[in-house]
Amino acid sequence: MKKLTLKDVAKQLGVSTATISNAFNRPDQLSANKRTEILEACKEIGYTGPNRAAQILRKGQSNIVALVLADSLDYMVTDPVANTFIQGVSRVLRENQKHLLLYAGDSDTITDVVDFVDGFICYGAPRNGALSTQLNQQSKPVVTVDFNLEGRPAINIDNEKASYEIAKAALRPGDRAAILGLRLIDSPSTCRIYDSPLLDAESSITYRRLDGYCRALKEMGIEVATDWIWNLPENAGMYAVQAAREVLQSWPRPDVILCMSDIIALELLQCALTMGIDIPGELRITGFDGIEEAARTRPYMATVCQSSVEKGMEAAKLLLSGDNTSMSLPYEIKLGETI
Amino acid sequence: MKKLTLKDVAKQLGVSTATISNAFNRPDQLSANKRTEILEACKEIGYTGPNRAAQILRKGQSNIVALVLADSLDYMVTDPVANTFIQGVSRVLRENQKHLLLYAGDSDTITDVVDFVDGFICYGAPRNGALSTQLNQQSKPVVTVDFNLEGRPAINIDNEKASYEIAKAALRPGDRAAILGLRLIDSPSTCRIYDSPLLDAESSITYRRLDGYCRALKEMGIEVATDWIWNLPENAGMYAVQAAREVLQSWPRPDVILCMSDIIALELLQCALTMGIDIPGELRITGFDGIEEAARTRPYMATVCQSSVEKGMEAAKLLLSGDNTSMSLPYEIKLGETI
DNA sequence: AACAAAAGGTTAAACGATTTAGAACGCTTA
DNA sequence: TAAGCGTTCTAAATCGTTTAACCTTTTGTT
Repeated sequence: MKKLTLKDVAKQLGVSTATISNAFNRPDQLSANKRTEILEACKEIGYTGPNRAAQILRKGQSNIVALVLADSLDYMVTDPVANTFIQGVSRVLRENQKHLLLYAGDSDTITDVVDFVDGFICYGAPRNGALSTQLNQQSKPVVTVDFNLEGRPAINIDNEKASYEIAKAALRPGDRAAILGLRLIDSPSTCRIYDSPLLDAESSITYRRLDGYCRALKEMGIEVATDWIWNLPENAGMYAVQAAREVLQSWPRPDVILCMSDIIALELLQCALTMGIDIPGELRITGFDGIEEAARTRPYMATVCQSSVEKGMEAAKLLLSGDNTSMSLPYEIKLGETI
Repeated sequence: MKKLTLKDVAKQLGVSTATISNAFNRPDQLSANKRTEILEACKEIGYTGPNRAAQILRKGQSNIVALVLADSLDYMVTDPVANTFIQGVSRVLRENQKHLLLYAGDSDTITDVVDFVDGFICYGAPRNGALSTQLNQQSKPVVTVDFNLEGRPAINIDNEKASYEIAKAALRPGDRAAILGLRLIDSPSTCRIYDSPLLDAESSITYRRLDGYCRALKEMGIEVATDWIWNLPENAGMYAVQAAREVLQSWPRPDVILCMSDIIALELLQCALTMGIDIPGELRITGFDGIEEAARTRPYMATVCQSSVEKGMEAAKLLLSGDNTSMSLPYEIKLGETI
């Protein structure tokens, strides 16, 4: 009871394998009659169509798109931002009969998939730096989101501008300000930056956000000291709690804390409220992303809203179109009640 | 500048293609010397290893596992239970150098992937019923989670028993009880069941939960009327809100509401609190799943805790082991403050 | 010394399709 | 009649590996 192959079918129907193949793939290459005749015969004898594995080899096309997520999948899948992004990607891929391979950005290499996937969507700078290089050196299409890879199309919002704007809205003259940042330096735990060397400052969106904050701070005449900048290795509650405690216990306490994500801002808010700090009276907080939960807190969070679903959809569309032009998506500053 | 093939390399090194192949795949088939010599030469001339697409065809193995999620990916990815499940799966797959293909359970067919994936993990009964049949008819390994497919190994908790226990803990003699159920009948929107025909009652876990509730209700001498059972088409907040409003506005109001998921229970709680109903004084609520958020509410939710991560990990392990034995995982009844 | 077994390699046939070049056919046109 | 053309189909090369079967040489055993 072996599986039928094109050859078997051809023999049974008394035609060449090419004709069967054409019946399935290139209707213009044979008469309509013959085609329906063949397809019906196939259905009858239980041949469901050309073997995909063989097609992949021969055609050099698999209809599989790899979605490279910045961190380990363990972290990413629970992050609501990444989550809705995946949603957007999957929607467009499905509409186009493509498949989605989830790939961890902390993997060692892409050589084990590059031969068979049709392209890559890369969400955030891969934690394993070598991956970026490899992605860029191979020839299949790549679309990057929330970071840049030389010569490859990118989907982004204007992070510098957005950060500048939200910071500007939150700051008052004479403020002490702190920043809770994300992936700015290479450290496995939450800590202040001080003089640590910066991590791929060119391509990272968190650096664009830092740039925006700093521009606003400078304009307000507020000094930016690196010991007032914290760094979180991942966008996860666990690290955020730690950072929140530290910054809130530091003395003198800042008047404003700019957070590079809502996840961070929410934990900070929670922590501050528990400590009995009045928001925004004694402390102002800003987030980033506009996740749903940020709209449900009391007081509700000041943040930069961006549509992750749309990002995902646009990324997928861009990859499938084969276009090479980057794209800047709109965002919205939501003043909220925390500033 | 074409890509190097095994043949090219063989010619350049003056050995047969088989030897190169063996150097990469079967170290025991050639001397250690020759092997390192070959591998080094490969690195030098830039051959990164056998082409994966060709391997897939030839070996009939791709290292890709399809994760079939019950619903459209759009819904699933945001559900925290599904989410952590994916996390568990991905963790084990990565440890074993396997890849994860995300597949929507409302897809039309699996013929477009069955030829190249190594197996399927099926999470929940596919929304498109034909998929189950197709999955069962093909010969690659399948592991089911939270539903059953004849002859295939399944990973589950004892849903009937767990539901019985939590219901038993929540009920008092003489109670009026309502049930907010999930995917019991085929309806696109939230509604009561009445006499609607049941949906694949055999394989669905939500039927096991219903069985458990009913057993507890009967033991307490409480009548179970189908117009006190609501059905939600998906485990999503949107539908839950609707059901919550309806059931809370019905008269006489139930004393206990048994919810088949925490998502439902949380929306119900929220809704009840907004209406000024005292929990658990005027109304008792139970959930199911034990998602993190259920532990953070005030009062915190009575629910059945099960570890989705573990489910995912076990499912992946089971698939990779090739074993054919089903598995029942532990759960824990958490009494909470809502009963 | 004779022979069996192991070690190290090679050859060539799969794996299951796609696709180019061209054959066979029927028809029109000069 | 021969040439020209469009249609429909076939033969054969190709995609890049893996692996069963086979052939030498070396090693081990008695």
